[in-house]
Amino acid sequence: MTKDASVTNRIDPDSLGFLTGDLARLMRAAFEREIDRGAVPVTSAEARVLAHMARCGATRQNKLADRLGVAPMSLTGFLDKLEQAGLIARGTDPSDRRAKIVTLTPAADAVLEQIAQAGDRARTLARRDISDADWALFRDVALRLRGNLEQARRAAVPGRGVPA
Amino acid sequence: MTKDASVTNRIDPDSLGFLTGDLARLMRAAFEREIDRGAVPVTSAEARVLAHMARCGATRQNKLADRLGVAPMSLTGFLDKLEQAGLIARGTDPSDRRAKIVTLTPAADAVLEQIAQAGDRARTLARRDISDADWALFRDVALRLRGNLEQARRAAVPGRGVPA
DNA sequence: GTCATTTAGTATGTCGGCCTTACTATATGG
DNA sequence: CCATATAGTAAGGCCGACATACTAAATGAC
Repeated sequence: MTKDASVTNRIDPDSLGFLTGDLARLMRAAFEREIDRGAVPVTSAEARVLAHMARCGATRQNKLADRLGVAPMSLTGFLDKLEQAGLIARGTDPSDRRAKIVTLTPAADAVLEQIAQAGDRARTLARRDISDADWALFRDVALRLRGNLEQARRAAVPGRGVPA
Repeated sequence: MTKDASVTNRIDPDSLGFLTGDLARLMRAAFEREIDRGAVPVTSAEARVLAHMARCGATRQNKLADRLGVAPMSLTGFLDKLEQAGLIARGTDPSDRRAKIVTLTPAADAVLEQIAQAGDRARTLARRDISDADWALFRDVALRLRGNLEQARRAAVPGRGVPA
């Protein structure tokens, strides 16, 4: 077997890194097609912000950024647009005047329902011919992979644990 | 139960769309940390192009773009950089002077090995405490999800199947 | 009480990953 | 022969992220 053959056989275009990238890119495209069809006025990342806010209620921005795993500035950009669309509101934190509390507005209810429906349709496309049992195990492993990767990310961030 | 409670309980920040986005974002970050550590001279998307080329050998650009699921112009950008880095070469297709055949250069061997090693390390972080059996089923379901989504994408592209 | 240090949020600039439109050169088929 | 389609690309743009540096506010050691 030549060296060339051994090198090219070793790399796997379906390894975890590439496979998760494919899944995300294709799921996002499917979701965006459904968002367009339903005229939902948010992007997929903005939808994710709203989904997390719906789950955790009124929250400080820094906590929400941490929960989403993005830099505070990234969240600020998303919130600017969502505030402009009338879907969230920012208020001051009486216990710390630097901090801001973000909340969903009543207008967000309808959009959240649209997002949920778009997600349902995209997931239905993806899940075709996959049993409930396989699906449950897939989700379980995916959640554990995410947890492991989230831990690795926190360990890699400067200023955490051992001083930089 | 109030209406507000029912709406916010319905949306799931861990539904497939958001979950795959999280996995991709975190895997990409882990892979990029390993690429940086190993001084690998490519981005994650460029690595993916090389991985697919390694698998399918000398190929026309339009076929490679199709295999990667990106627009021809997107692939052109990646190939420009890889060519500039000396990792791929473009040649003419004698059977069609419009078409170009892309091949890996000998210099790509070492980079492919580095990419494979970076991917191994990232995957090891992610897989911690996940059994071989669970892993195998996860991969199987992920590949099927990708296949389903790829089919849905092809069906949605204008000019395919039923005329637009 | 003072002040060095830290933190919350943001302005600005940048990068990577993609896309669309429009173009030239070439191929195809009626 | 020529209308139509295709391969690859130039140009411009969008989205999702980040880093640095800044202001305002909080904290804690002394």
